[in-house]
Amino acid sequence: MPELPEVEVVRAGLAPAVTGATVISAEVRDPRALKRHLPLGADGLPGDDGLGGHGVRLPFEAGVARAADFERRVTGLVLDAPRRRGKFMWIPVERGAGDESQPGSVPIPLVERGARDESKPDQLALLAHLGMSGQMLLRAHDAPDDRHVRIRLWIEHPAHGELRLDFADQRLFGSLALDRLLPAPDGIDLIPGQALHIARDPLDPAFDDAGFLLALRRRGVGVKKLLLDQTLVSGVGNIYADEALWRARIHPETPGTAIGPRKARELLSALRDVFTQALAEGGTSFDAQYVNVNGQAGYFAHSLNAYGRQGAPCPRCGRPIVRESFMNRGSHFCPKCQQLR
DNA sequence: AAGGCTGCCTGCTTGC
DNA sequence: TGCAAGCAGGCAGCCT
Repeated sequence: MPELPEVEVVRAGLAPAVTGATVISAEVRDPRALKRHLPLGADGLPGDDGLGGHGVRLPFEAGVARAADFERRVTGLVLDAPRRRGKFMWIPVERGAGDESQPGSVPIPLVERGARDESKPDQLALLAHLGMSGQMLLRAHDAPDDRHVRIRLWIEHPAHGELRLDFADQRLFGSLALDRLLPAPDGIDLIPGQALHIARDPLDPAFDDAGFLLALRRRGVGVKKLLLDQTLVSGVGNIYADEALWRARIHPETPGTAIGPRKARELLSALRDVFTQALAEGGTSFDAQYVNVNGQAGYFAHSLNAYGRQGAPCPRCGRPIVRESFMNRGSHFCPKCQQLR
């Protein structure tokens, strides 16, 4: 399942092929992959149709409207270099020449609602979240179909020619969207509105170590839960949370308040190590769920010490790794090395 | 306010 | 063999 290393591998893989490319046409095969896409309202401003958000089934008519809106507004856009925050990835876009001449096109809104500089056009981005099983696949324009392709973009790159950018997603927890870029809370850069609440990741040079350690040690809930909280630190999912906790020898249910400053720093360092190593090995693939933009698996699954290894010996002490149900998911840890005190 | 719970979804695995 | 239930889990919105 895509966490920081996997999303970063995909982002880096997309960069050379999409940067500078123009979207020739778009084809939404399943509007459920547009969960995060908010179509333009009757006033011509991006609004909320009040339908089909997270955890809500998208009504048929709303799906048709969203698909049409997305296809129309994405066509003609010129793609910039892909970026990432946590598990969110986006491609800033610009309107291509001649876009306005499209028959029947409604102008893309140029201003943000409220107190913004109304003379300055809004910057938009093609936002992607891979969810559990999302994939961004770069294919030759005439390549055979992959399974579960939900949205297809035909793009034309000045150097690489015509390509297909296919968003495939078996379980539909992921989605694409056209979103607006807004100043991040710390003012350092522009990020999509839907990712404004996402913290920086531990590999981000601007990550606030002190702030994170303070927040971690102030909260009474279990430390694994805190690691999974994307507003504290981003990019961590179930796999890397278990792996970082194993490396730092911390029981997943240890309250944040029970972690000393040294142990907390050790955990952050473990998180960075596991992310860095996984990134170098191309991410974690168990089955066909996670692949890079060429459909290839990563190798980090072979380097896992705790996740998915219940019953197998702990690489440190030899005691069998246990798996406990926690927050509707599995928690894997060594009962000897990671004791709850 | 912080924390807990729910639903979104498909395909594979397990159980009867 | 066939069907049903269970499981995998990120995220946002709701509730307490």
